[in-house]
Amino acid sequence: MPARTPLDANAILAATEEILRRHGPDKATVVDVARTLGVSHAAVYKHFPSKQALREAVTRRWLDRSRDALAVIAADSAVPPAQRLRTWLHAVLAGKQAKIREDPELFAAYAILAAAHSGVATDHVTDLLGQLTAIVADGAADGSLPTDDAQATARVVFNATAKFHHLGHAAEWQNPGIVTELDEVCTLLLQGLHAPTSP
Amino acid sequence: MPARTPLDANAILAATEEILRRHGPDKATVVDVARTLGVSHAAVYKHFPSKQALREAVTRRWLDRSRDALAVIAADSAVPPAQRLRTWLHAVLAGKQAKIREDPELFAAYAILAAAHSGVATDHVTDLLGQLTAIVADGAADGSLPTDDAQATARVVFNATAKFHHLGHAAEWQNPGIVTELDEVCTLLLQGLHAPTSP
DNA sequence: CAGGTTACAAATTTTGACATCTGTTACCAG
DNA sequence: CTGGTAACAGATGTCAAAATTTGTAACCTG
Repeated sequence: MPARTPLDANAILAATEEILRRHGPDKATVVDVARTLGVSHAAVYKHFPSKQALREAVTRRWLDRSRDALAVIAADSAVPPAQRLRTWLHAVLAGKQAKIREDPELFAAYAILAAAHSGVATDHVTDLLGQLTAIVADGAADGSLPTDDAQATARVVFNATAKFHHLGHAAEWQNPGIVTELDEVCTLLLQGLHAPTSP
Repeated sequence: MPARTPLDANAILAATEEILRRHGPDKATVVDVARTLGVSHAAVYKHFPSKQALREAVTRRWLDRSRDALAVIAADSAVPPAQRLRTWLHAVLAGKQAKIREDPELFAAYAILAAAHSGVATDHVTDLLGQLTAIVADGAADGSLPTDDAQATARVVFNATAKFHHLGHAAEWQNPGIVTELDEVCTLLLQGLHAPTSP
């Protein structure tokens, strides 16, 4: 008895996300996912080699959505690099705040998954650092953010704003002053980046 | 049958620390602590109103030791404020790295306790912010770190260095490049702090 | 009466039998 | 031969009973 719908990987990922939202990461089973799709759990194993791989895939998809939304801001050459850097950092924070607000259960689930599969998380950091590097490189090109190593500079900025994007700080993002704090850090960093480098 | 040693609060805290080290925070019971001290567990309750209070006290003692070590650096007026700020931030990181290296079990236990009793943790942050504010104020006084609100500036610096002192980043402190990364962030922040403020 | 004891109720944790889940295999349909 | 099924063994999770721990009380003792 073949499934009515062809059951592609994407349908499995969507179903997994739904189960994750409803049951949380600890109690989300692949049997649940299969039941939602109306197939046996072995069918899911035809598409993903293990539960671990399925969870990684769903986490990656989640992170990739964030990455793509941010890429638009990073690439917006209409905005001067310094301001774009600030806007981008605010967008990183705002995106995560929005996800927490809209669906705290799912966010908590993904936070646990991202921490568990650190490879996926470090890949995502690499993606974000790439975007930040592009912004800094634009600033280096037009002279507004002088640096001879855009990648190193981007890494420093990323490290200095960890409080506003690292999941370990998620609880603090509820704090009403958090956006102001990010803005203050941005201002200080941009002041440092504008400053003429001593030879 | 009175205990051989008078059993003061400090002895209980030391015993609790030992139990914490051996059993971990989840399995450390006040019965264990009492057994270590050769008394009944009710005796412990003569000195601490609850297990919660005992755990808070032991956590506070641990954090206060760090605070006192750092206070020496913060108050060392022989070192110029800008350099002192850098040294102090390095000391915060180095102190935590040392504790992880020397006794990972105990560090993990304290990390969990500090997260649980958030009041103790926020008090500690307040202490550290006070030290940082003192350094910045010294810099404001001698003109090396121009600012009209030392406390606000200290808070910005603290936020920008969260990666190097917030317990949520403890795993990253094993990374060999971490000290260099802190140094780079310090350099950028100090560059921003030196820069003339626009009117 | 400060600081210890034993004894005890309520809350929590551990235990162990039982159920479910994971991952694999052998098999079937188009 | 891709994509499904059912049946299975071993790992993992669940749940109620039993044991332990928390916190209190009533009671000693120098």
